[in-house]
Amino acid sequence: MRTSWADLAANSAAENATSGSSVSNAVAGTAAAPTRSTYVPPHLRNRPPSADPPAPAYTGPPANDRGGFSGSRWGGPRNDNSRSGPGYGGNGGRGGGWGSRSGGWDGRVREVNPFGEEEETEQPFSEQENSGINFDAYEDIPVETSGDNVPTPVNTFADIDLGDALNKNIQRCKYVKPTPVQRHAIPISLAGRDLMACAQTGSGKTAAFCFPIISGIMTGQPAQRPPRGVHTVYPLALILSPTRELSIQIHEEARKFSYQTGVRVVVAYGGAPINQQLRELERGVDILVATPGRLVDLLERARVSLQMIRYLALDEADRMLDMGFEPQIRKIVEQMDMPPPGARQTMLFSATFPKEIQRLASDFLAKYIFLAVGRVGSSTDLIVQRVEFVHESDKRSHLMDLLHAQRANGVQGKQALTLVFVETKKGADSLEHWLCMNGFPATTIHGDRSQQEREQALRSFKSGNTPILVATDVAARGLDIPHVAHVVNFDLPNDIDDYVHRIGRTGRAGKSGLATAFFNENNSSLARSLADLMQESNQEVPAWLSRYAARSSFGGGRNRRSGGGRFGGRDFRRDSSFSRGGSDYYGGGSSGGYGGSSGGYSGGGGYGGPGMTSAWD
DNA sequence: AAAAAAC
Repeated sequence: MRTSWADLAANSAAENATSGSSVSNAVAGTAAAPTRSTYVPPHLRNRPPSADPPAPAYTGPPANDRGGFSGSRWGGPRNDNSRSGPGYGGNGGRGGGWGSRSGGWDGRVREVNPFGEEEETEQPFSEQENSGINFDAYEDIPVETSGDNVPTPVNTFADIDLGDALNKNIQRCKYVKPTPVQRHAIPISLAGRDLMACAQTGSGKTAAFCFPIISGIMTGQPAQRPPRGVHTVYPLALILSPTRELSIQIHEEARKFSYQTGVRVVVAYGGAPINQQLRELERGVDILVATPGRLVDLLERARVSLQMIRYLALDEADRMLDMGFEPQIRKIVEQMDMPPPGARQTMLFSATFPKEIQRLASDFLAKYIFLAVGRVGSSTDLIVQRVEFVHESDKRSHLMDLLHAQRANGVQGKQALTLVFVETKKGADSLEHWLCMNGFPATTIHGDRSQQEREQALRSFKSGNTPILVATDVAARGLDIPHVAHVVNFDLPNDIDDYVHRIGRTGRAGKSGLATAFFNENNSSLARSLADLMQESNQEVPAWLSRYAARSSFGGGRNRRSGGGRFGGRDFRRDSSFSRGGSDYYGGGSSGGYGGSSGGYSGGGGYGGPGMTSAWD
């Protein structure tokens, strides 16, 4: 295989040179070759030597999604190859791509530049949050780690060897230095350790798990993907998220990070035609980003096998393991063909991590490290939280007042975006309608809308076309929408963690934001936890809310945050009630100090002191 | 009780 690599690379270079097109001059081999001469990018591995230049399998654009395929998509007898070859190219890569512009088959390996000048209604990438991360806001963020032999955090990307291709993408993303969660999580992942991480989205979480996965796939052993059903593909990494839009977003980011690395990222989610997704999968997949339902479908159809999975990442992990999702996740992780904990690397990320969920999650992990990074841009001074007492019947007019005031304030430049959360799908529709009737351009996103409508609504909101988005909790988590100036909790959620996620849609990347909540007697069960949370984040707590809180706390306050303080969670293994019996969770782990004499993470040597163990018991 | 997630 190695011998053909030079030819392939030369071929690729030649193709590249003669393509003369502005669409994309991406051929992965050229990027990776200088420093890693022995490295064969995944998409070129196991390529049948006789197969290039890859012949177009069909000559016209696809009929559309209804058709599926006629005949072989692959120029050659690929599956024959798989039996005798040094490795099955489950990850094809031989196919070409559909140029996004022309919609036509271009007949060669192409990678659309995700940073590129493709016609897009969105603003240039450089104007998005990534270039404008307010790093000052990241100073003095408390960090807590626990577990065995915690790897030393890094201070710069240069401190980590992620490889040239990845480093180039980091530059393209205009990332200057790693965020706190990245400083800690990336070395942990690169060391091969399992990880449970609490960190607000918008703090660079996606990159924190994508970088090590991409790097690991590039530098790891070439995959020997086993032969199986003709159509089965074998991703090496799986990233699960609880909503379709979040999966789409993760996919978009991961594509930027993996540009010209040869690592292929594919997304699969429900509500969209499956044929197109199958087509993408068959072109090869190293990293699969998916929502659970569609993935189960693909697994049951045997179109995807998880037996080659080396990396598993759950985004919004606490949501993924709550009552509605847990059975599906267990099915995917435990009852299909995924390698067990220890045989794969597992990373769980969320901004909130209730103890009960941590206990469930520990089934998926082996000797993991717990990492908590103080909240960035949420529940901090960066978001001004207001709570107003508004009777149910007054909510609409009160919202109107807010919107009018906002309009009067005259936000210069970019139209300020307002995200309004409601409890129900019907409520979302009716509020949207009412807003539109009253002269406020609004749209809505919720689970009763078609996927097309959902994505359209999000686009329209992001672009400022409809600067008001009425949403259910589908939009509460993870979505990175730049320029959301105001989050209105028209209906408060019942769970304080949901509140944390919702208001986290503003104040992204260290910028400031405003969150207004409409509170009334229906929300009394939330009073205590809301008051506590606001207090913790130095917000002004109205006296009437404190009175509500005092009243409702007699009931016990099931809703109270146990972690408290600066984190979305605390390692449940440190809670004595969980550690009785077997101490198999931790065998003399270390405790990274925050505010302790270890000097935080600056020295890097502050971890691993066995003396700290007793502090847990 | 609602929301989300496959067809």
